[in-house]
Amino acid sequence: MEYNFREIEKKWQALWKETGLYKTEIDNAKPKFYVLDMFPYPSGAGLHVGHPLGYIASDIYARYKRQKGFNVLHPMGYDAFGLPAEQYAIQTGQHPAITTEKNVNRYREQLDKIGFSFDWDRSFKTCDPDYYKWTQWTFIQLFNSYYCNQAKQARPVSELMEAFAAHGTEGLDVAQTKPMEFTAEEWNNASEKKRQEILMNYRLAYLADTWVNWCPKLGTVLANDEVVNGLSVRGGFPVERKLMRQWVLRVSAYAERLLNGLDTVDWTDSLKEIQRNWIGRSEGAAVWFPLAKEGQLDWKKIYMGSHIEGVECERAFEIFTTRPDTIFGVTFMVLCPEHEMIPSITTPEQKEAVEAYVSWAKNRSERERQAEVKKVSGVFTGAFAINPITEERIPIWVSDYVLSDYGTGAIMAVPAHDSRDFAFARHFDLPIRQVVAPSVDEVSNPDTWEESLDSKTGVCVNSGFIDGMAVKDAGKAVIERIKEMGVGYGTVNFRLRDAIFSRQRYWGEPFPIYYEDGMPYPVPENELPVLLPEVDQFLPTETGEPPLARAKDWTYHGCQREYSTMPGFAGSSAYYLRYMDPKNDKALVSKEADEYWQNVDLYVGGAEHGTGHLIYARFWNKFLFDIGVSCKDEPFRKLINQGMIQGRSNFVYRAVSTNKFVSLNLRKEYETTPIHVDVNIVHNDILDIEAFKNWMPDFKDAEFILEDGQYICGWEVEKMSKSKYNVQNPDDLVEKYGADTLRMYEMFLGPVEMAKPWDTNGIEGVSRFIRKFWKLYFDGEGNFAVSGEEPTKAEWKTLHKTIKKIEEDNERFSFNTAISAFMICTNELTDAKCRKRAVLEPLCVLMSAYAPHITEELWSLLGHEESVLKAAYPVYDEQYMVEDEYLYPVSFNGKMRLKMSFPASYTPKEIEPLVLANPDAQKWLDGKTPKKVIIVPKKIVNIVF
RNA sequence: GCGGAUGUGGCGUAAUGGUAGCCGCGCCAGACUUAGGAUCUGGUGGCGAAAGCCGUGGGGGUUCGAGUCCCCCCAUCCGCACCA
Repeated sequence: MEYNFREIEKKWQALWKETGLYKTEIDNAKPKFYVLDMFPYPSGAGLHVGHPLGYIASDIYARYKRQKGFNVLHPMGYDAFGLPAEQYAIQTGQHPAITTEKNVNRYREQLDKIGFSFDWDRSFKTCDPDYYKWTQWTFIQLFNSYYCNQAKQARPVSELMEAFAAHGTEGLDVAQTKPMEFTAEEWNNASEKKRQEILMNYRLAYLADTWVNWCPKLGTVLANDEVVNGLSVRGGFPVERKLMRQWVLRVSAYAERLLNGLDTVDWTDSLKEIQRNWIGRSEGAAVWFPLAKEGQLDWKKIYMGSHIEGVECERAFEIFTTRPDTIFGVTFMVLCPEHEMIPSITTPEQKEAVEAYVSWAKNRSERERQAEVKKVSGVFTGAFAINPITEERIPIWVSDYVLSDYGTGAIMAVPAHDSRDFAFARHFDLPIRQVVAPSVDEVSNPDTWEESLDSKTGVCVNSGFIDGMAVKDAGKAVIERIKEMGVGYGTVNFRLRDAIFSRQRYWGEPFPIYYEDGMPYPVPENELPVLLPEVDQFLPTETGEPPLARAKDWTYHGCQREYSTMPGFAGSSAYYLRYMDPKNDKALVSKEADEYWQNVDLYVGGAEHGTGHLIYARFWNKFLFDIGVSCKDEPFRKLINQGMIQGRSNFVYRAVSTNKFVSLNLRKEYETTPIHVDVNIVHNDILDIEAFKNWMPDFKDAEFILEDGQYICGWEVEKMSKSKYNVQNPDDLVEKYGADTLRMYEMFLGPVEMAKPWDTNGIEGVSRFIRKFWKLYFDGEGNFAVSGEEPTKAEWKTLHKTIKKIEEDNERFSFNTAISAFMICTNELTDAKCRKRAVLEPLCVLMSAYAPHITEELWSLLGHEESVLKAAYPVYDEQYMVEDEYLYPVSFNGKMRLKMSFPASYTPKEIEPLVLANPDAQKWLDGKTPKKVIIVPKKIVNIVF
């Protein structure tokens, strides 16, 4: 029987579907294992060979774990809300739901051809109302929660209201937008509207006027991770800063837990590091610099008094610094252009200049600002602040090198020890004072410096009470002092920002929110989901409202609803929980399902989600953990980042202004221009000339200058894209070689984690191997002929070392080396003409995780009725791995000289005299006594003399 | 600038501190063929006729022994980037 992969694959795929082989249920008799892939966004282009790479790896692991006795949850779904479908809808008028449905079906078709073991009964799209109901539900829970810094967890807002009623903000330690102070009386007397405004300061999902990334071209606000170099990730359009009222998630409240949680998960160090950098924890101090008033000599007393009584607090600037040890080197202060105190402190003389600068800075696009980072700009306000430690008057400047959304938007400038302050001081001719030096005698005149001294080592100089102290101690001493004085405290700052959660777009989850008296209220939970309404056009209204404002009669009991929709990450943040219990209409996930499946044991996906999805999902899950929905604090226990598959483009070289094409190695002799050529008409870099002539009308009459009768193409690694003609479609490869070959070839390409160019050149080798493997089970006439004969010792050995190797490789996700082991095994068994059941049956089980179709066919030919998936992973036997004899390379002072064999049972003690007695060894020793003899069992003998 | 990773034949890659280059592609030779982009067999790091010598980006070090561990440098890729 010939290996007919087309028939075999079609037959088994149909049978798997029919019998529901991959259906998974809770089974308390078995340990669980949850294998998850990052679900795809179904784009119109379909899958290319890069997509299935991770899916194949996780599928192999999922199948392997099943055979190891685990109850494996291995689901798949679609991240279906998003910009591309909506952009397409704007252009064509076709409803995004229709486009999405079409793309999803195409994805499913492509995925089915590769033979994955997904439990499709658990599948969903994030745009399904049954699913987004729970996205909306979670949003309401966020809205109704605040973050308690003491308990380090989310708590119901109702508790906060009780606390306010009892004692106002007294003793409050919670995550908040701005510090607020009020008494119980003030709270109790406040109107409903006023109370709602106050609560907005604490909710985990809150509405706030925020400086946002506004993309005019897309007509929406974007999160920081959706903007790269001032351009939108989707579409590459410019982004501006804009002050807008937006929904925001208080992700920053979880910064510490998001950081600490990284120590408990099994992710790669590089990805953990990416997240640590993104969260960006900095230790330092907050210090209040009071505004100096004309004629106010006893400023300190006034300021101190003011602060303690909570009156006129705004007359001091709070700054954040990581270098409190340099406080004696402060020579000016800088505010960000957005700072709210600028108008009130600017002197009349400076008013015009400041206003001009502020308006210029605010209107600059993000891209411009980033492009001109090196350029110094700024303006003096005319006002002065007082350094609380030195009591010096320092000028207050405004500059856009101070960011509004980090720290407090105000800094103390220490030009001698910060490169940015240094550049600013030089540009505006402000004083520079050295307060740190490598040692006490290495103080110099900063006027002669070319750059600032940013090092955090050395001693303090010119620094009052910390003079002579080591920098690392001085910081602590300053913090102590400011605490005593009541002008500051030691604190920690995070780079992680709250996430803007509104999108002024159509194709996303509607907010379950309506407005009454200008304040937002959640829709009752029993009225969820709030369905996405129909609109006549997917565009903003004439008045600039988001598309949902076009929906007819879309109100909540006459109240206006929220018109923006949620961002892409909303739907992808808890999808892993929903797979555990996808049909539940009472809860996001039942207690039973959550407690059985816990969290994801293995998550496979690209590292490009490191600062987006993987942060949001962790945040979202920690919140669900706090409110008792999820039983695990971290959603993804182990994470594997599959490397990106790059394209490998082929080129032909056209001699300039001719229709002649010159083969790769002859092109030096001509002046040529390289032209991309479709990789599908090139085999092993040799051009199919006929196919090329037919490829495009232009090349119909092309002439070729060949080498050795062939046209050899050049190649380059580039991004995989249609315009470069280097896209490989998995369907074509399945059609040509079969799914099993594609699966194994993708794994054989190299380590899963490594980025690599797609190159079809090697697929023939894997295809040959699969056919050779098939032939193991058939005789010369092509009849299935597996015998019951007892294998020889060598055959047993081949089998058991393969079982062991595959198990080790599976466990460490080294699928490329595992395939090498399969090839070696197959070659050995072919050479031995071994066609014995005792060997071939277990081998079939090992291979089934990699090549499920061919093994399923062989397994049934072997007489089994159940799927090979249900077979147990074979146990290897150490006794077959012990050699009779070992070859010992003998080295003298590390140089190899001779090789000797010894029975495997010999101990190093027994080997030593035999080696030394060897005549050749004697020759090398030349009468000398060796200093030592090192014998590594089974490996080496090293004689040192 | 900060952080992370990687560097081995013509190519993809492999080597618990122990004979560097397994497995595959490509290439060379041969067999069977009317034919081969089929199949099978053998060879294939470099220099050398050979013995042998040299070889894992470069330079040091630890070790009896280093692709592997440590230090410095170079190159490439990725992430962050005015984060005080």
